[in-house]
Amino acid sequence: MSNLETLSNVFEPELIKEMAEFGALQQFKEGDLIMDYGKYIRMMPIVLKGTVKVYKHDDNGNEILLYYLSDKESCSMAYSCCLEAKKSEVKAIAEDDVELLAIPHHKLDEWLCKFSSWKNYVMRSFNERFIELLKSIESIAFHKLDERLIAYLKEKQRLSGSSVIKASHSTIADELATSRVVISRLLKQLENDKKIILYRNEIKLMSGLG
Amino acid sequence: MSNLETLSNVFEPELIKEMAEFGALQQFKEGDLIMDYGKYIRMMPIVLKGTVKVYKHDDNGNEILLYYLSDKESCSMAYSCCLEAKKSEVKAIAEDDVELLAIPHHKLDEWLCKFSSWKNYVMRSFNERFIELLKSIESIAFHKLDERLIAYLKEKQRLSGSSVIKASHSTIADELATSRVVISRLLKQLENDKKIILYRNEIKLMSGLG
DNA sequence: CCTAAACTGTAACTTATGTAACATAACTAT
DNA sequence: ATAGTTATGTTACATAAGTTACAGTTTAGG
Repeated sequence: MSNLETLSNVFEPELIKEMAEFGALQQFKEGDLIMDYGKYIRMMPIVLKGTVKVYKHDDNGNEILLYYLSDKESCSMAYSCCLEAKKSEVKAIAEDDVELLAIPHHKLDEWLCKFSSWKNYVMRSFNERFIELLKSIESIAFHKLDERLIAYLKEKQRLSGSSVIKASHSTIADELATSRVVISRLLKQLENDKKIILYRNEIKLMSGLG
Repeated sequence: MSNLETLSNVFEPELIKEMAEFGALQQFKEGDLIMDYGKYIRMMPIVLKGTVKVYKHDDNGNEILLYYLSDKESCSMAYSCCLEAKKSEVKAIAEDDVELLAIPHHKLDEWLCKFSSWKNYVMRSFNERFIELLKSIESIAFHKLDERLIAYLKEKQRLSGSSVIKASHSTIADELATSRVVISRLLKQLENDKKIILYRNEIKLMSGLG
């Protein structure tokens, strides 16, 4: 339960106690499928450790990365879904080793009125998800692929804390919903501009990236 | 207050009474600015009459239509924003004559625990907004402009109840975040395919649109 | 009625992105 | 070491979309 204690500066002690009692700790390994399209959502996850990638797809097999969840963040889409027993619109994959606290849906409702720290957390969480989705829309609608690629690399850098990104061109292409050839082309351009250096499965970001 | 009564099959009578007491009825004419980027949000709107268009922009003057609000719908982004006195990420324009019920932020919180019909409404509202934003992302990320244009025209048809859309090419271009020339080109193509007929400021949708 | 503004049509061109094909390099497992 | 798999580089081409320019038409306002 040690990781639960990281929540103690967010929630009141009484709530932490209930979380420990009713929440379920779940472990995932890198690449594990945490939630899939069309599955019923019965709990709301709070990320205790690691990073979760959240995707959206369509009926034609296209898929795009929406945002990351880490560090005490939560997917409030899950919240509003599971109150009505809806199916998931998104997919969630463990970016690295992940630990989640899964809150069962009947507690969500109960805590909302019982603990103001919970209500504040949930509302902040809703707001953060909206902002992330809006950022995603802004990126796709207004920015060209080269800019989106740079933003993607910098986000990876921020999350991992390292300026060496471990990813293949084809993985990046999948997350940006384009093709591998296009990503290779743009990466090579960035390398020619001295903004990155390319290795197999690794991209080193230089200070000039922007 | 007659329009408030349309809410009576959604909320319990006691809540309706409080809504009448603390909510503010607001009228807007077609084209009026209801909410602008960067403004502080102090109330949550419920649409009683008409349709509201919600936009997102970026720092370079680009702008795109996110979704419409009508008929007892609400922008739950406003909800989560005004609890923390955030600035608006979006702009809202009256598509036609609009009547809103504006709920002051201190009541939002109070009602959440007091009226379960309110809590359910708010949660459903959050979910609907998420779904709309995801649809928006799907449209922009995975569909080409001709498909998005058709979807746009059909949505207008659904909202207005008429198969004659009143809009200029340049308005459509703005809402889809592209240029007028491109829209004219695609519309002409649709006309050649007998899917629409073009008039000045009007587009007639034919049954073959899809 | 006349002029300015708004709306539409269209051509010619540029650029971004998608796609197919193929070569080579590097890693993995036996 | 070898064979198979994965990753990357590169060319050539197709298409969608953005841009510029200009002409003709309709509408609105004085």
